Amino acid sequence: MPLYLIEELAHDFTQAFDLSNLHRALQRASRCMGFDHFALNFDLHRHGASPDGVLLHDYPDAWAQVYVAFDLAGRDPVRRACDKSLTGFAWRDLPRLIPMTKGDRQMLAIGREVGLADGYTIGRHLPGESSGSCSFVMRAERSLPQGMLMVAELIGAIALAAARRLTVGPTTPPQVQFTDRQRECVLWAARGKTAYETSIILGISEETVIQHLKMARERSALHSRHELTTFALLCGFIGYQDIFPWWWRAGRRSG
Amino acid sequence: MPLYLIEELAHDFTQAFDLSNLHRALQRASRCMGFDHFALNFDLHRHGASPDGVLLHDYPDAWAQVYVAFDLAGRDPVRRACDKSLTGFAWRDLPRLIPMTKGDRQMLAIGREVGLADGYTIGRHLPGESSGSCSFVMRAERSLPQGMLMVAELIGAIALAAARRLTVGPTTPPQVQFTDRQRECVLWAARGKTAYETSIILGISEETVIQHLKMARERSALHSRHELTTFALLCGFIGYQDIFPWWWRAGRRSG
DNA sequence: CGCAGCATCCCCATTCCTTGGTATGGTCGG
DNA sequence: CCGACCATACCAAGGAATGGGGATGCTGCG
Repeated sequence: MPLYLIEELAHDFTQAFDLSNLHRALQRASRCMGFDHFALNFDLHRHGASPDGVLLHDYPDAWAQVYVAFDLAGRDPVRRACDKSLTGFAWRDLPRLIPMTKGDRQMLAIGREVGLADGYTIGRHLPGESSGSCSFVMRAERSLPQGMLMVAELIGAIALAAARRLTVGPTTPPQVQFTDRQRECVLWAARGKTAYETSIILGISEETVIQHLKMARERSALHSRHELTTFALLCGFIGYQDIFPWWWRAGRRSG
Repeated sequence: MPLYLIEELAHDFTQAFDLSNLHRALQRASRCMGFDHFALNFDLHRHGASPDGVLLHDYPDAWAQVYVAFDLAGRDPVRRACDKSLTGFAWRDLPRLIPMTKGDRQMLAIGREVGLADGYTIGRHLPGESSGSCSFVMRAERSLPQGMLMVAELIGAIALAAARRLTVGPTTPPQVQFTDRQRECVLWAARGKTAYETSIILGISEETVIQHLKMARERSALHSRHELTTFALLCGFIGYQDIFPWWWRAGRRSG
């Protein structure tokens, strides 16, 4: 596929002015690239925002029904792997990205039964704003079009950008910001320290630590410390390396 | 530029085994695509500790000195725009992505003076782990090679993936394994549910939920739920895309 | 069969977190 | 100078998590 054809496909996406346009563009693009199905989901990281995010796909009905009925989204290994790869990935490479449980393998097997054999998924994340993924899928007995994966990479990103444009609109959503002290307290909380321990570490009163965490929760409209630490990670206020340094020192690099 | 040539360039990156390889590959790729300069930075999300991120570039010396001396990285509008775009962007489009301050415009002007006219930047984020950007830049009096931007998009992403590989090492799944039930309880905990709420959702006793979380903590040698949910995210047992849609949908405790 | 692992259930004491308040002093910009 | 924001500190009540016990039944494997 020459580049100009990609640009032509891309044009469909940049011109899409609603979700049904986007759906059609995805369908056309996936066929052009030699895929059988597509799926795109896109979520904003803020409450009170436009209803429920975006979910577009042309998967077999059987699969869609099972997926929704059993809340399979929560255990979908493909979506989990999006957090672990900067580039797109083939589903057969999932075990290299994340630990697969018995349930995960079972889920992929059911997918194959209804006609979703292998797929290529492109994930994107904007800290503090949104995340999404776009998959192009082959039906049973067909393998991925190797020569098209880079094209899929481009088209997937363009489709996600279109989904974002249609969801977010022209105005960028307001970002939650923490003060330095709040971030510090959240960091120590994520490290598993109690408010009392944190107060010793920072040299302030326990009540003050509680207060900072309280303010941080209010700002992000969250009600528990678990959500707060997770939210801070998602926004990039703190990082895994701050919390589990041993993971990089002993667990991976040297090993 | 045909696709096979892209794959050849990509090969340079996947074979790079240290940063000087990566530097050479970037230099070659940027020339092939018709750009004059490149810059790549890759940062792990962490605070306080010595920054051990990657910064590779072949910018003019004058610019590099100013950039480092005044710590311009912290206020670089190009980097800020990386948080606001799912695809690459031309520097001339910055005002469409972010509000530009006087200082921002000044900074770009200084860049032009030392020979950095316009550029195309590709940004990537992995939640909790890292952020990076890769820019391909034209010197003064030359405009961006429009036909090459999609190629740059691909090459930039591949370069960032290589930088990540060289920085964080192989991303091998951990030795710890959760059972499916444990993972489910951790997921709902990460979604902000209490043990009691989770017990209702899963249709089991509250004590059982507590037990599953207790076992999960023991397996990962952690002592708090904060660490547990964070650890599960780090390992890929649960994903951000599984958590946040829930927060913003119906069913949150606050209503 | 026996044993390990898993999922399920129960109790209790202690500690910690959340939520609702109030209050002082410092800093920075309009 | 005033208002907005930040960091600091305190109190009280109710709810939730942690860590220590113990228990049953099922499955898969050698």
